[in-house]
Amino acid sequence: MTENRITSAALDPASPITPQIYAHLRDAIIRNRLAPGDRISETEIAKSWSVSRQPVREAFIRLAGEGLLAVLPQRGTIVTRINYSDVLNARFLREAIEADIAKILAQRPDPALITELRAQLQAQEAVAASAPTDFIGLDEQFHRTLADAADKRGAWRLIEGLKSQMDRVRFLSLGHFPVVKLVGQHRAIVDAIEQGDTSAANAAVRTHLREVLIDLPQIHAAKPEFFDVPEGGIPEPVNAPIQGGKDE
Amino acid sequence: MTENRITSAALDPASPITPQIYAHLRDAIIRNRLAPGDRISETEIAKSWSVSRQPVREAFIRLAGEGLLAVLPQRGTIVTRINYSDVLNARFLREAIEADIAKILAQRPDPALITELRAQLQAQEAVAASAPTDFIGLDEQFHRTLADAADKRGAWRLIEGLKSQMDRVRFLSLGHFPVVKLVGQHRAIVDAIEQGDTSAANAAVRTHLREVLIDLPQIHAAKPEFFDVPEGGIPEPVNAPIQGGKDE
DNA sequence: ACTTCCATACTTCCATACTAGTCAGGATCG
DNA sequence: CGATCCTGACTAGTATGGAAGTATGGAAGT
Repeated sequence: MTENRITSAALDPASPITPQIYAHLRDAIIRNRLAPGDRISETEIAKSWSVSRQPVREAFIRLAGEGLLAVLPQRGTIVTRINYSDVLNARFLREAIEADIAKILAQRPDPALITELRAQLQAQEAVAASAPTDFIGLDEQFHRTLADAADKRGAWRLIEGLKSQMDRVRFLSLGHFPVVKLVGQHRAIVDAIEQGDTSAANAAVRTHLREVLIDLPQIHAAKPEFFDVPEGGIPEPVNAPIQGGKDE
Repeated sequence: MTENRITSAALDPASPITPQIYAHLRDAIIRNRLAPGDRISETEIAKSWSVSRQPVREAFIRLAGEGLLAVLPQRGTIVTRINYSDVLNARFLREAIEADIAKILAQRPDPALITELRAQLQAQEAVAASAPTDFIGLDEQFHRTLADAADKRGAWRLIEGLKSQMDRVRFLSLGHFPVVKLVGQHRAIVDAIEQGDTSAANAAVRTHLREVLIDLPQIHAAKPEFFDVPEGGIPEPVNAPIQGGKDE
């Protein structure tokens, strides 16, 4: 039964197989078509795409590295449950990294960048009411633009991996997703950068990234079987203070 | 000839082979026993350890993910040169993450942690004059202790990957390595945490991590063949300001 | 009814064979 | 002599065949 949820499109036999398997599986997991806790096997996936087990295995290894699969030797491979701590940790790391990126950008505001960002804000507003699913794509584009502008492409590669954990939650929370609010926060970031206010840019990013997972507790309450709460209840999100001392 | 530089110890056939190969190769690359630019092949490595290509291949994939190897399909696999930008990027990311960690720790100074850190400082001073190579291990322990204390074990996993790029440089620069100075900076971090001064802790970490690669230009000048300078000269390190605005 | 043992059907892991692409060097042709 | 093509020795990518370990269900014994 599992095959139907994964093999939506056929593979291109001309290009390398492993990356294709990887991409399809990753998408299926993040969008929760493969539910947390599901068992999958090399053989099963290989048959469903009519390839050998080898490229499937290598895709599994990559996904296990991202924390999306757990490969248990001689026992099986399962889609990991969403780890509450990992999600909060990913959020913490993104905040630390992107806050510094915003500070760099605010140091030397680039008019061309501001223009580009404001265009993106318009697009975000356009989909806000109609298609919240599309917002996730635009949101990714926004944050990526910031990283690229700061010449921190390497940082984005890291953030991408962190996002996978967070996005699983976001795809669960669609529907009741405060898109309008988030767009407003994006605007605050752009404003602060434009004005060259490093500390305002810093604070705006931190506020924004703390809001993104605001409904995590509700989602957890609604679908507890998707989550893997470590030991002893829901962890308290601990963060560095937004308002630091006199200097940063 | 390459085998001699890698197969120093035998493998344990009882435990999984892939992780062993991975660990050995990673160590060989970071310590520059495998020099940047060296070509290696799955077959060659497999023969040198008397295993099949398969586990070697999987180790290669992991190392390529960390940016230590470049696998060129149907052409070969080479040890990547040290990418100047990647090193600076890794440093930037560590600064952002560890600065936030220090802030968290300074919010609630833990006496037991302070005691532990001060003991580590003593050990660091002990090796400072005698064995600078050992310092790298103690340094790793120090930074890891900070991450763990802030309940950010996930963050450390990320930092470990970043460190691999930076450590390649550090193993080149041994000898003229300002260990005493770095220990002093460690002490400043501990002091700031103990006093609960979040902004001082923040600043101390940032200062420290900017110092670590202070001699990168000289190392690059000494061994240019180990480096891969992107396009157009040495990139200027761009960083967020240590002294931010009135708030952080 | 309950426990213990064992056959069986899985699973991932490793070994091996084969495919296809790349590159260098030499023969051949102009 | 010089350009071109071909051939063979590489490379990594993929397919497939066991090997070793694990879970499961039923039979046998208490």
